Amino acid sequence: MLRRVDKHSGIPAYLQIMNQIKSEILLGNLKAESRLPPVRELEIIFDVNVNTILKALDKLKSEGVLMSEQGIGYFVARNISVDPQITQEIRRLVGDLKSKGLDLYTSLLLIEEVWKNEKL
Amino acid sequence: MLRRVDKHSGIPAYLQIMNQIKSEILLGNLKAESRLPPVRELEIIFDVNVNTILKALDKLKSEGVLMSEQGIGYFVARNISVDPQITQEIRRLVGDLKSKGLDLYTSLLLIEEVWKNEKL
DNA sequence: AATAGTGTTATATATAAATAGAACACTATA
DNA sequence: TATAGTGTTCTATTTATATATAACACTATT
Repeated sequence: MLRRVDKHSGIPAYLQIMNQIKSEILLGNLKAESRLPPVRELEIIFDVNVNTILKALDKLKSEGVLMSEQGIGYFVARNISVDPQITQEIRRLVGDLKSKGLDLYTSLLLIEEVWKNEKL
Repeated sequence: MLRRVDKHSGIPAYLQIMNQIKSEILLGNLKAESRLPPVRELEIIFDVNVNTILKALDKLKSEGVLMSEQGIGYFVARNISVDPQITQEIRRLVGDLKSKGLDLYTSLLLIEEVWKNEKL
C-alpha cells in the first residue's frame, strides 16, 4: 500500500511520505504498536534518500504519530484510526465523483474549497 | 475569496496560488472570459513576489485554464466549472466530517487514500 | 505624444528541499 | 564477543522555491 513518491507533483517528497504513512494509520491498515519497515527498505519503497525518509519520520514523531527506538525500528505510537462508517461515506462520495469523470486533483481542490467556505 | 498564502504549510506558494484560482473557476465564482486582478494586486492579495504569481499563472496558462494578453490582463480561458449537484454532495460530506471532529488535513488524506485504493 | 496601467523578462541573492555517501551508535542474536 | 540489522548524525553538493529589484513592452486614454 505504500507507493513510490511522485517526483513531478510539486509536493515535497517528505510530505508525500508523511501523508502516505499517516493515511495507513488512519485507515487502520497500520495498527498501534506495529513496526514500520526499516528505513533502508523505506528508501527503496518510496524511491528517495534516507535523509528524506528520516525527515518525514522525524516530523511524524513530533506529531506523536510515530515513535522510534534506536537499533530496533519505528513504531505506530497510538491508535488514531477513524470510524469505519466515515470511510464508508467517503467511499460513496469518491464513487460519485469518479462516475462524473472528475479526477483526484480536481476533487481534492473542490473539497478543500468547500471546507474553507463552509461557515461553521 | 482569494486568500493570503500559508507560508508554513510546506506546500510551495505557487502551487497554493494555482489551487486557489483553479478552485474559484471550478466552483463558478470566476466565469469564462472574466478578468483576474492585475498581477501587482495579486502580489498583495497572496502576499508573495510577482515572480511567484507569474509562475503560478504561467502554469495555469500551460494547462489551458487561463490566457493572457500583454498590456491588458489575465483571463479565464474557458468554462471548467462543475455540476452544482456535485458541490452539494461535497458540502454534505464535509458537514459530516466536521461534525465527527475531523480536521481538513486528515479528511483530505483519507479521501486521497480511499480514491487511490478504490479499484474503480 | 505622453502617461498610467497592464503583462513580461532578466539578474542576483537567499532559503528550502533533496541527494549522495560515509560514519557512528544501539540492539539482538549467533 | 563478534556480527548483522537497525536507527542516527554529519558534511558536501545540487536543485527547486522564493525574494528583491529593475527594466522592458504592449494597450488604452488623455
